[in-house]
Amino acid sequence: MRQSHLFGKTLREPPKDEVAKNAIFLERGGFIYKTMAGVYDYLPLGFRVLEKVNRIIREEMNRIGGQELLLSAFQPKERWMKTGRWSSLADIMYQFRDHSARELGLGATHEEALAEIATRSIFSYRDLPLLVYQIQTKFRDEPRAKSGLMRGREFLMKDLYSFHASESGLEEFYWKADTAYRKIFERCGLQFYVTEASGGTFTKEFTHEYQVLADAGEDWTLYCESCKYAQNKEVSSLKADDECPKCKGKIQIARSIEVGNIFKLGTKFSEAFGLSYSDETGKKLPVWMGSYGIGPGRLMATIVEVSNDEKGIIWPERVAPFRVHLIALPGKEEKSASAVLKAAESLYEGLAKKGVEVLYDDRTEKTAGERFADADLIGIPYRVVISEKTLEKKSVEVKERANPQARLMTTSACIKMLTK
RNA sequence: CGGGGCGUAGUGUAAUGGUAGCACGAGUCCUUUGGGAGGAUUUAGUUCGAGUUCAAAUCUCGGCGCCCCGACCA
Repeated sequence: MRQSHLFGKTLREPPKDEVAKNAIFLERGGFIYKTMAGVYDYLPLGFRVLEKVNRIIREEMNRIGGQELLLSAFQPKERWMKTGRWSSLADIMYQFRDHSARELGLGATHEEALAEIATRSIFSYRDLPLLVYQIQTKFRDEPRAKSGLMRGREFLMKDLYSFHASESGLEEFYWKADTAYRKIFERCGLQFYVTEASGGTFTKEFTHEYQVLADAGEDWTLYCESCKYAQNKEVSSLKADDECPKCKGKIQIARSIEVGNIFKLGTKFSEAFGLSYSDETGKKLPVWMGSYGIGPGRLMATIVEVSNDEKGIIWPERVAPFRVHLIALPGKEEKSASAVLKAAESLYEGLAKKGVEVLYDDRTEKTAGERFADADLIGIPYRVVISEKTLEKKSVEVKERANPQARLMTTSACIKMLTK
């Protein structure tokens, strides 16, 4: 990608109405655009990161047997009347009438939808378990959208729904989902705690939340650094400096961001929709359900919250919008300037040919300082500079965003290193 | 939803009740090029409505919007 053609420009100043780092850096860097409070558009840079995150999620969901689908955001009222959530979620669900006065809503979650659809597909124990997921836009009329992408009124959610013949089948899968979730967050470069949390109205059991310690978070996590035991403050009787109930270590408390949760739903939804199956003896039994959520946008924002410096974002390699930021600095002398540009073009082509994602800063009318500042802000892992200076030494300069030390190396060594 | 703060150009900021200005950005041209460069030129703004006043960005009331704290968060 040539930066001169990139849709979305960087801003020199932080937007005055944003405090959260994720909002400041993502807006300044041209990753996102704010349409309304809690409603953000993903520009090409941001969309690339989002798709990297989504790819990781998809791979791990597919690995545990998930089938991807895509459900509608539009929801008929009748469906929600079956569980009583048309009224119990009325505060948070967008509900309205269309031109013919029919009552509709926008999906805030999709248990009802899938429970209904599954009645056409699940009849026998042979049809179970069933694992389906989507990455889809949710709408929630949040009383207070906040902190950039952290809490939005329109946001993406990966929601997986599982269907099982028995409670033990649900239990078994629940922990498989847990393993998949851990892998997802690890691959996104995050350190996290798995907390025991409230089951809300569904279950008296604990559910589990994946919490990343960060000041921008809305939750408080009580955690033990040595054995990683953790609880959400909402449900915990622990307090700071207590002894860890598992390993006798010291309990600490910190703000945290909930990047995912897993939830046993039991049979509430299947009963509401008549979702049952026949077991081996022909007996009809209700299906056991679970739901498992991750907010990819919030995940992206969380990465920014925990991986940045005063100059900008430091993307972990696996979610970075590009792997390499190539900057050509043509000098004043025409002959060497064209040599620099030629070398940069050829390195750009060379890397592209090997499948390396390169953002090529070909904006030669900008000053070096401005382009370096943009590179720091955007946060691509490897910065490669080609200039008269480096060409004299028959080399290019490579610098990692996370490491201030720049290195000179030959073009072929550079290509070799970046294609690894 | 309660409390607080704030709304001036794309961004950031000025303007005792009296001509809306500056910087950056963006566009064109020229000169520049290793940490946000310089010149010429162009572009673009008072959140909306009502009121007070000879006169409102400025004062009053209301709406809308944005941010923060809290409540809320299947």
